Amino acid sequence: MTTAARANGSRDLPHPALEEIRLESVLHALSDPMRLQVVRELAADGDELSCSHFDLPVTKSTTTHHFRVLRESGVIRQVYRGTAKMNGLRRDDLDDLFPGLLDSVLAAAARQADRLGG
Amino acid sequence: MTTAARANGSRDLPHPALEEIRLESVLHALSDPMRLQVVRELAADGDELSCSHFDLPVTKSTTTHHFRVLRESGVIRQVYRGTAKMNGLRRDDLDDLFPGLLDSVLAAAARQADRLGG
DNA sequence: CCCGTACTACGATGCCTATCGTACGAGACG
DNA sequence: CGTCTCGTACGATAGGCATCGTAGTACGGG
Repeated sequence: MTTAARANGSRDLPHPALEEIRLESVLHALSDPMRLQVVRELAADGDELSCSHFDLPVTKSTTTHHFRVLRESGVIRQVYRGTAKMNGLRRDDLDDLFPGLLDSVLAAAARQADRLGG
Repeated sequence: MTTAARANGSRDLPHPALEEIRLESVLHALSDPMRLQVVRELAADGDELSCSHFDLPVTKSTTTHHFRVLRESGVIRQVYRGTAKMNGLRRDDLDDLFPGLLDSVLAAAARQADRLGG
């Protein structure tokens, strides 16, 4: 066990390795409005954000579920920091696997938000 | 009723208008392996292909279902031509709504197929 | 050590969906 | 007309999933 792992009480979270990330899973993860919103905010911020930072119109249970889907599909990276769980986009890995995909989706989401939201 | 509509026995199929196409629905449609495969073949061919051209490892009922999901999400255009039902990518509409998105997904799919398929 | 905050785990529920089989409709062709 | 092919419609089924509520765990601070 690494020092880092011991430092957060061994509460490491399972992430798919780079080679395990599947395009279909990524697209499915991004096809949910809640999750797409989360990803957009993460991309806009550029840094790590805690789960509680997001004010989604669902319960915390459901929020936990969505973050898990995003993590298990390889879209985000999650790590505990104290009681908080920090979330960051796996932009480097995604860009490596699927160049331009994330940016296209983000641009498409922004466009649609502009078009629909006013 | 137009002449064209009468010519094919009024078997016109409902398609979403450009403004009705939703990014989430498009991503969801593309997140299924069967449907992604269909879209890849359509993009590779560049022209219209009949449903029966595709040799999917599912029954015809299921194939019909997948084509309907693709059509109703706005990814493909379907039109009857005799007994055959021709399918074509709505590349113009998608590129207009979400520039670069389709190409990114297709490139990502090709990359993954290369990586996994050998 | 106790408490509050942050997040999880688990079970329930209702909806969506991928799949199939069978029966049917529409056009082409002899 | 009869028949063949192509694709649809409908019902069934099984699994997935978004959602909730409640109860519980982990960590930090007084």
